[in-house]
Amino acid sequence: MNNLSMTYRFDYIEPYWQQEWEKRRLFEQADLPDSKKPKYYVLEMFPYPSGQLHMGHVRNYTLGDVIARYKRAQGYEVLHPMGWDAFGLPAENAAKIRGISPAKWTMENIATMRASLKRLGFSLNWDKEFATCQPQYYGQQQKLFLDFMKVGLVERRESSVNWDPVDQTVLANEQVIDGKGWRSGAPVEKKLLSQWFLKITQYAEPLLQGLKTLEHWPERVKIMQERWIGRSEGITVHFQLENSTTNLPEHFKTIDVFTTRPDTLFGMAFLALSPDHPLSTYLAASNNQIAEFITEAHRLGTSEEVIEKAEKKGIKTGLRVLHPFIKNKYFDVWIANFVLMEYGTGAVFGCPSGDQRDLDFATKYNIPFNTVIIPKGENPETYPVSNSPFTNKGILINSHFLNGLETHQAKELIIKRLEEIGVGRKTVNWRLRDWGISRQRYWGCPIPVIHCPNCGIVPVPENQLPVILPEDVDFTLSGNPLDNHPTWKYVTCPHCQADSVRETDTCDTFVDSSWYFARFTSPHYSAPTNKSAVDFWLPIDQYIGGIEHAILHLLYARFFTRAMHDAGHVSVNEPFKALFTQGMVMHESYKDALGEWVSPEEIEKTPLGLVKKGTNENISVGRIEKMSKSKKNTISPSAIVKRFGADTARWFILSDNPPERDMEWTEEGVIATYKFLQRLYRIITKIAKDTIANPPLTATISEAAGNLRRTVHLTISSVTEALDAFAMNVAIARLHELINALAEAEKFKNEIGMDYVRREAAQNFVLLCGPIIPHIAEDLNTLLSQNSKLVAESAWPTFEEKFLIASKITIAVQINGKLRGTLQVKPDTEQDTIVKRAREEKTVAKFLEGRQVIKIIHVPNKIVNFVVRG
RNA sequence: GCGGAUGUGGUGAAAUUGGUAGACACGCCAGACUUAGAAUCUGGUGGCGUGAGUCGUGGGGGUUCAAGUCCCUCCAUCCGCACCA
Repeated sequence: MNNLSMTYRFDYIEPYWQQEWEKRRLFEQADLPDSKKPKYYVLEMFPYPSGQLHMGHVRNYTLGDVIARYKRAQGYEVLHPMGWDAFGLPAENAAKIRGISPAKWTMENIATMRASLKRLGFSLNWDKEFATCQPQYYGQQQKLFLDFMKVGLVERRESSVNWDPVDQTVLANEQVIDGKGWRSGAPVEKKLLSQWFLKITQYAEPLLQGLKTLEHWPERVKIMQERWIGRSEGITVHFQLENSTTNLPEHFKTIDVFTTRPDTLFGMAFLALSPDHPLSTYLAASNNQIAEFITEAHRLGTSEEVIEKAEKKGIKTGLRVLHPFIKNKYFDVWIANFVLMEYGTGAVFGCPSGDQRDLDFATKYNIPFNTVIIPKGENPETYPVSNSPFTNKGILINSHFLNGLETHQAKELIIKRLEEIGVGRKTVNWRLRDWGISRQRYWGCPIPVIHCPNCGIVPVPENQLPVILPEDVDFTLSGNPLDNHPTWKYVTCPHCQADSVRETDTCDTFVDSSWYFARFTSPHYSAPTNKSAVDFWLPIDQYIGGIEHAILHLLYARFFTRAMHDAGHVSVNEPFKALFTQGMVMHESYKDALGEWVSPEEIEKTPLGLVKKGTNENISVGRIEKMSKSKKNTISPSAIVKRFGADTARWFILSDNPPERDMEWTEEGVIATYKFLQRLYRIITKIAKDTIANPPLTATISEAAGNLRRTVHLTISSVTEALDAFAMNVAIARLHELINALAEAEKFKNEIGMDYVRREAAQNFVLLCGPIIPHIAEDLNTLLSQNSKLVAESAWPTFEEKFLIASKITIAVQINGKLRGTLQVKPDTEQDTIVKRAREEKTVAKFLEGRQVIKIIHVPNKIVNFVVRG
């Protein structure tokens, strides 16, 4: 493959067309365009400027570009912007390791990646570009933050965080590996810190309900969000402590327990508190054993594997609670390691008959219990007393006034009774937590707040926005550089002029990406949004990105949109009308004899198998995995573009798989695509040379010409349909068919009408290819077109029904549903004629011989089926 | 454990309302051109069978004239969430 032929010189032609598009400003528009065209906003998730584009980006942006170009051709005013999710830890790490300022590092990366994107020929509106690390952007974000503060969506409260004592910073859960900080390796501590929260829980219900309106979202993303929001209906029961425990503070004398299964209340065997429950903490203060138990429980960690294996453990507190309905019936209050403080009320009542954990716990500590629920239809007398609990809905037994009722009836009744006697109230519980956005880091959006010893928390006055990140910071010290900055953090209070301190926390970078799509509609405006522009463009008609953002980014963005709506910044409630989640780009992975990963570039194919270049060491082929630096199985997009061109990369990345599925990047595939595009170029070039631009169309054309014209119109129809369905792979298959038909048609080039039809076919083909391989399309278009319009300015081809009709069609002949032959007939041939002709077929006649035809089923233009007996 | 997908040739995959399974492509085989290779072009390519045929969309069952498609059931793989009360 050293000798790849090259009739089409992409290496200078692609940049030529890219400049041409730019010159004509084809992809730009005003914030509020004055055209009368309907709008279409297509957006791909903007990249983090790591420095290099990867194949995932190429797939993502190619998909978006196909849609953008296709919609533009269909007459839409298309907004297709690009920007940079530019804040984040890697820039700070670069600063620490290499002494480059985060800003410089980031802007250099952006420059590299912007050039790569441009080289791929994406039809982006670069006029609207911004990076989230620019004060013009994050200043407006600070404005939003203050607006959210005004409407009560911001709260400062203590929260327990993962604290790296060496790096002096908060770690996200993902950055804690085996209980240790991912960078420092130091054991992570739990620490209570004052943190800023956005009250996303206020929007739990609308965010849940809103999912139902998102018809064009993948079902699984909606289900993931639904489960994440986690609405559950139940009741909070107030358990009274035994009267004798008088030495407790008043508010501890009732323990609230949230349950979705109040029907099993008569099966209660114990009450268990979370180790983090306020009462547990209170008791620990005066009881060493309890304190020790709690410490032990914390040490266990919260990772999944640990939880999986962890034994249910508990300790008695010595307290007892009274059953709400059974007089003088008391239950021990335990502190148990399996009760989560984060969910419900941090306390549960244990019902071993209906819950596996409760049963495990009761068995371990010999706690007696009743069976209260059994499957419907079972005999209460003979149903085996639980060695495994029955956790489904069933029939209540041993439950006083609930006996014999089904779960849903029992629930209803007991909730009513509990409410009547005032020891419970119906509650909706959510799994969704408020969003802690404080990060003790430099490279993020400063939270625009000042701490004044007199006035408390004071928002930075709007006329002092943006609060700009200082550039003279020291990354050699540990902790947050903003906190260590000598002057930036000290200010005077805007109210009372007292010496005050700036908030040194910055925003979680997910905040930056929660509203960028709105900012794109007016990126230079003096407020977060320009209402007329944002209302014109939103919602986004098509959003495209990876499934990894199914929950966090997409949920935060939905929340922000609603919050911005309520603060008067946008009019929509849901930002993304349609969402498409693309699959990953995978590649084979390779290992050497020592088991070390080896990159594809270091490998050579030999007759004896794969070996390492230079050393001839044997290489074993591993699994096909997601491209990643750690597995060294990445392929650099720029290397591919350099060698094969942008159009090759674009076509290949779309051609093999449905876009929502994972795809494997293979060298063979790229080379095959490259060869195909060369062939395509040769075939169309030849047609351009051979045919005359505008011959008179004769009244009747030959059959071959008619067939070709039919293929063209079928292709227009099917490619359009495929693109609408996001089936780029199918669209490409249809384009293959058309080019094959064009190659075939050369044999009939002298037949009547062929000259004209071939040229027309080639012109249509070029337009249909435009969204996928825009450079080749432009180039070929200049050979075929009679006007100076570029493909990027041309309308999408339309097909005519009359040309879709075939002169002959094939009918399948079945006997008892089995194919026994085919017939060539004119369309809409009568059943009688078809049956007669079918009976004349040799094989059909053979199978019908001596058998009685009971029934004939005829589906016009498709099949005829003889139902026979014998 | 809960939830969601997916399962079709050697490979990636197509397949309106159920209506000729495997479109299109990769790979492979054969041939042409070539000193040779590369590139290109032509033809072939689901399994079994010399053949007529026959089997075939994860397994089993069902509905139907007809099932990849609808129903029941089982299996496998992948993904997400997970001590959620």
